[in-house]
Amino acid sequence: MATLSDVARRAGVSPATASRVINGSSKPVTEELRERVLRAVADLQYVPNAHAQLLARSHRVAVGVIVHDVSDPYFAEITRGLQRVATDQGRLLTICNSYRDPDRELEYVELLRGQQVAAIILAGSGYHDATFTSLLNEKLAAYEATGGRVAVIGRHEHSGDAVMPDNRAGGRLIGAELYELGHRAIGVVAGPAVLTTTTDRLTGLRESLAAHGLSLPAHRVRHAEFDRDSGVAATAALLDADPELTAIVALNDSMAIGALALLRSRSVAVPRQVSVIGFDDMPIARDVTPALTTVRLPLVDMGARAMSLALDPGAAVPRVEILPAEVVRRDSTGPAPAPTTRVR
Amino acid sequence: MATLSDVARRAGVSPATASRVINGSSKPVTEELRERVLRAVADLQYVPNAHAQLLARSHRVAVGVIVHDVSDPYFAEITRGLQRVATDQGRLLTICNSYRDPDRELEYVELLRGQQVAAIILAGSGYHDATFTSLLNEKLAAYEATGGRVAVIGRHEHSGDAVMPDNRAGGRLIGAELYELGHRAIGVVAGPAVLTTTTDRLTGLRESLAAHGLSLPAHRVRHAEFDRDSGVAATAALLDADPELTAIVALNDSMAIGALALLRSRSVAVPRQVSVIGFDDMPIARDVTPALTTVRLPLVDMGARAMSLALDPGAAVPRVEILPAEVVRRDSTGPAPAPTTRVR
DNA sequence: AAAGATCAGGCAAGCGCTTTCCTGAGGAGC
DNA sequence: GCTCCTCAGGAAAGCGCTTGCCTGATCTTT
Repeated sequence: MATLSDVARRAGVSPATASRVINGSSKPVTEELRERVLRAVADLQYVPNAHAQLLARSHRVAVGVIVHDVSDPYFAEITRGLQRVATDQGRLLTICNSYRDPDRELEYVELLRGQQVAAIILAGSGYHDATFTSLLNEKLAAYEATGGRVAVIGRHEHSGDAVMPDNRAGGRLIGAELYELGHRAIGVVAGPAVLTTTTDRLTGLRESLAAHGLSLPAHRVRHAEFDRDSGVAATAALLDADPELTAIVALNDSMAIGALALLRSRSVAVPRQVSVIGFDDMPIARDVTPALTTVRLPLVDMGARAMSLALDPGAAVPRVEILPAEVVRRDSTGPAPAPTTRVR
Repeated sequence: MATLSDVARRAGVSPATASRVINGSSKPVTEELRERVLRAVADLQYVPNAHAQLLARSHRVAVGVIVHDVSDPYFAEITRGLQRVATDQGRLLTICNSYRDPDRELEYVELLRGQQVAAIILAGSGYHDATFTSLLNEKLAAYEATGGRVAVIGRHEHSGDAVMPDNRAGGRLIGAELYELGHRAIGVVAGPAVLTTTTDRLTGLRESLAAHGLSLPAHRVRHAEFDRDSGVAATAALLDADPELTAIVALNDSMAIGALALLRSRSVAVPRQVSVIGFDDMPIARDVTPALTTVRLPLVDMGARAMSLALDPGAAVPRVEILPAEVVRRDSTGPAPAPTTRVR
């Protein structure tokens, strides 16, 4: 690999001069030398060693983000927002997939710290796990102590800049919506109980049902992974245990799509017999049949804001931006059926 | 940020010794010193500077991949395969989104070179663009000359290790399938004409139609971006110009989903009036309605193999693995309608 | 008991680059 | 014609780490 000194030698100048023309330093260099250096760079196909540069300037430029899984549309959208702002500001984004493994999350914080990133963004859900949380906070604190910036998306115990989708309000919207449509027997296909995202959404839902005197018994809530196939299984279990249900709430769209698939396979008409409502409004939601009613979260915007917070020199007090959720009505929800038309 | 010397000083040893215990060097260190160092590491929350390490050892460990867009399910799947093998081998994966911009692709090659990656994987489609191609090859050659490994997915002019989905055979399968079903008036919703993926699939389709004496006139092929909304627009244009069509071939699933959406909005029954067939078999294909008939490509496997090739010390001759395509029959295709039931 | 072997630990060079500070040459001013 | 200033270019230190080589101490051998 050609080095700076190779370039300098070939151009007949010192490495200092070569460095200056290559990086467009403010220090003036004669046109002639400049050209000789540029020619040498081209001849040698020289590319600066990024690590050496990073070491020499002590000025961190990259930013790291830890997500559960970028190929999950939820995170794909958030990442798009992060990426946009990062690129605008000439920052490199390193993406780490934790695959919902808390240990891996911790490892990645260290890794990013070692990479000398300027900021770390935590985009996944928080965990209900005190040991993990305190370990994470310790590591983040150590990072922040050395001037690193941290921003989180969603509820984490970390006290600092944060972007918070209003999951709880979203849950409430779902409850209100279904109540209005006359649903009284509601089943919930929930994500892992250990995630704050799950519990927040569930809490909101419970609140609004309670406001109407309805309760949500534990057997009508099934926890599973936040993916399509788990949605299928959980919906099946729910329906088998409780054929009276007239509405299924899935706590994310992937699971809702699973619910739709299961209902179709059992020839249950949606929304005539059972209504289905999702959460997140990922792009595909409008293309399934029936098109999915869901709660929209401004995912791209959440990413963009988190990155802005992370790159903005920290304010004295933590900044918390709460982003609203809203119902998007499509075709998978309808009035609760009259008793005679109920499933079975 | 705490440095190695800080740790060494606190432990009362030389940096050399500290380095040795931290990295588990083969050189023996007394138990007592080892413990002192480890304690200092913990006290200081020391994390080695990855860039300094990389500079000191000259041993590259990261791998870079350039894709069009990870949030596109096609690349998400491929990336999953890449990631799996990379992780198994203890490699870090840097993902770069070119967003189908050739210039950005070139930049990323340089960037990855500067990052000292051990290998570069090109996962996007090739371009029909001689200038770009030769520029790219030049850059890749320069990289390979310094010991870097390169593997490509799909057809590129690069002569080296490659994983090739059999796009052309896939195109032929589509032609055969539709012909069997009696379709004679076929429209194609194609991707950008500049991508080899598009032209290969189209070539295969043309071949099999030609084998049955059918031709595919230019006005029945609409080129657009490889995404859902472009699929909507292209399908609309196709149908407006040619209401006789009984089948729509979309050259990827995103566009096929767009086609389905448009047909639904026009109340055209699929597959009774018009059949739709896609390409790629992304996960969502089975969940749209009607479930999408498509050509399956082993995406995850393609990624895994490409990474294996890239990490395997190069063979003397380029290795090319061709992965087969296969038709997945679902509900969006059916027999061509009798003339009377045709659209309009 | 003396000489050689063995071994833990430290010294220092060097990875490729940036940047401060210095030098020497040319130009301006008297 | 001499001094002083200006300015382009180079020398060298240093970013944080690894590792080959050397040293001094302890152990083995006859």
